[in-house]
Amino acid sequence: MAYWLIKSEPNVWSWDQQIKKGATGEAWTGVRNHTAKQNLEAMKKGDKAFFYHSNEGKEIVGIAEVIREAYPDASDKTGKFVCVDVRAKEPLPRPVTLAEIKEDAKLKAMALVKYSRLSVQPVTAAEWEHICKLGGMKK
DNA sequence: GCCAACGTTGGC
DNA sequence: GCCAACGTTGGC
Repeated sequence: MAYWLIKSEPNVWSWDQQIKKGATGEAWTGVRNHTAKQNLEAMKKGDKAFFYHSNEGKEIVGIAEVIREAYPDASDKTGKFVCVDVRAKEPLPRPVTLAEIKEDAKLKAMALVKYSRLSVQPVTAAEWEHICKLGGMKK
């Protein structure tokens, strides 16, 4: 089981929209960056990912689950990039903001802080658990 | 194959 | 709206 963080601008694709998709999930398309692409390809069915709102909010709002592994992104005409399907798993009782992450000694080394432009990034197990705790998750 | 110019992302 | 970071493009 691996952990990830996926970013979306809420005015393009928000957590609320993701929730409405329910168990069917939604294709996570639009990645046009090779580092992010490699991360997408490394995702396995059942992996969990934090859902982060960039620009507006700048906070982790929920937990998504990978339900389909990497396949060609239909929205990419060049055929080079891939997407995965994700579904909303559960919202965080309390969103964890970027400001909090930056202030937290355990989290300030996160890719989210260091490589702010990367839209799909790995999260370590320690980071995952800590953010869950901050977000008010029971476990 | 190097590197400058340019475009995009995203925080502030 | 500005700017820093970084990826991509194109001339040589």
